[in-house]
Amino acid sequence: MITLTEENYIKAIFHLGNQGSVTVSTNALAEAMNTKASSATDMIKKLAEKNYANYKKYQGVSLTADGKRVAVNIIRKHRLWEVFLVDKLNFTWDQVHDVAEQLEHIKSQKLIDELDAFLDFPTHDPHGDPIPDKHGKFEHVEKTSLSNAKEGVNYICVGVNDSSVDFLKYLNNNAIALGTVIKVLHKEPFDHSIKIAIEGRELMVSQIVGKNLFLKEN
Amino acid sequence: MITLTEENYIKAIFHLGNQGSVTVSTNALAEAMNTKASSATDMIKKLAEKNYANYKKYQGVSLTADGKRVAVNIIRKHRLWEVFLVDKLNFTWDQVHDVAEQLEHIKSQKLIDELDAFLDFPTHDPHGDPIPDKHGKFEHVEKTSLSNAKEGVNYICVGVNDSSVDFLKYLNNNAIALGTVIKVLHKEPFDHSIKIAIEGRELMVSQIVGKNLFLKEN
DNA sequence: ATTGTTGTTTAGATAAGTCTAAAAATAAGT
DNA sequence: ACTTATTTTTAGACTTATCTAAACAACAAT
Ligand SMILES: [Mn+2]
Ligand SMILES: [Mn+2]
Ligand SMILES: [Mn+2]
Ligand SMILES: [Mn+2]
Repeated sequence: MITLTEENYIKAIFHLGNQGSVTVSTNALAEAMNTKASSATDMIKKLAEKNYANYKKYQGVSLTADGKRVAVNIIRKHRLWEVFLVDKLNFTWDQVHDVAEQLEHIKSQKLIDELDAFLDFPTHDPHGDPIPDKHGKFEHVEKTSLSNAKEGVNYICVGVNDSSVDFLKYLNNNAIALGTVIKVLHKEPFDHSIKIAIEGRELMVSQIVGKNLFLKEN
Repeated sequence: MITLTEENYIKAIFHLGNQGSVTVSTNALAEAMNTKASSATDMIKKLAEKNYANYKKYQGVSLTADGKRVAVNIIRKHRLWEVFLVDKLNFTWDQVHDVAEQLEHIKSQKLIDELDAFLDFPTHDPHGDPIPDKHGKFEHVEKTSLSNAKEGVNYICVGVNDSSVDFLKYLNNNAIALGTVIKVLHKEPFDHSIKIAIEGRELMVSQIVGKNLFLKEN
């Protein structure tokens, strides 16, 4: 039996540590969980005790095979619910995350299998992130950040690094969505801002936007 | 801010006390919540403190207007989710309750409003229980228990008192569902068992079944 | 190699929800 | 009315998840 809090810590370790395989520092975990380092240490011990995490004092934490299984399953549920909210309940992509954070902890195998089928086995969530199948497999999405994109080349928007409401609304306001075609016109060396062309229009975006928007070549 | 546990206690008081207006004993509440009387006392104090409950020592507990609002909203969510599971995700009426117990605590006004619309504003859940609208209003379902039904009269099955898996499966096995037409052939005074006719077939049912099956005259 | 800085762990406290055991209030029986 | 029996409340303890403050380990830097 696994608690909601344990699930959230496991998910955070997974995201911070490149699928949970790389060691994550106590401070990084505490920061991600909005708690203090001492709380993170306590939870890490508990996860290690339950064989969800590998842990040696002062050496950081990573996930065991069991821990990874748990993480992938929660991510699967989170992303399926996000698809449900957008496709069936008229949510926009900036409205789904907080609700999915709650729904991802509902325990019912039938529920998630049926939901998957009801949504016609989607492979990506509303933010372009891949959805693991029921065996935990999911494809790697080929992508570059806008910051690393080449001048003069045409790209398609395939994802975001930051799913915060503020960033997604910024994209909405500038008519950038998954599938939008983007060409890099000029990368300014001084402040790393980028001038791009989207569907004819020209737009100047900051370095932060550049780092959080994922593209693939068109 | 209200916790999941508080919500469940409030719901229990509502169900035990005829919409929360009648006083409920500490023992009855503890029994319904599968806890001990001492735990119930603690929670009752907390609910009174937060103005969800009326409480005087040794005098039992009832809900305030606020408490009733909370209860009705949870029941609304519970029943809408049950409809969703049956109508959209191929659940049977005996499979939905436990999952709905989890889903009823998801906090999002938009979610429940959109779900309501998505399901086409259903008025009853899969067990025949009425679904409160977004203002908390719901119709009283006119019903008699099979035990109180008159011999020789035709009835329609409109609900169940007990939503347990065992009882609902018993009904499934005997082809009794909402809408099934039932005629009372004979009520046995000795053990209060009842002989009924359903769609031609004859069936003998116990007193317990009689008390848990709700009918209305046809 | 000693010092200083940062990162991590431990010790001790707190709040929510639960329990057992004991005390107090109410209800029932004679 | 007095004595039981039942119900309810209180007292004290435990678990989970959190915190602050203090101790300890690791890493840099001179
Ligand atoms: Mn999300
Ligand atoms: Mn997402
Ligand atoms: Mn139910
Ligand atoms: Mn129901």
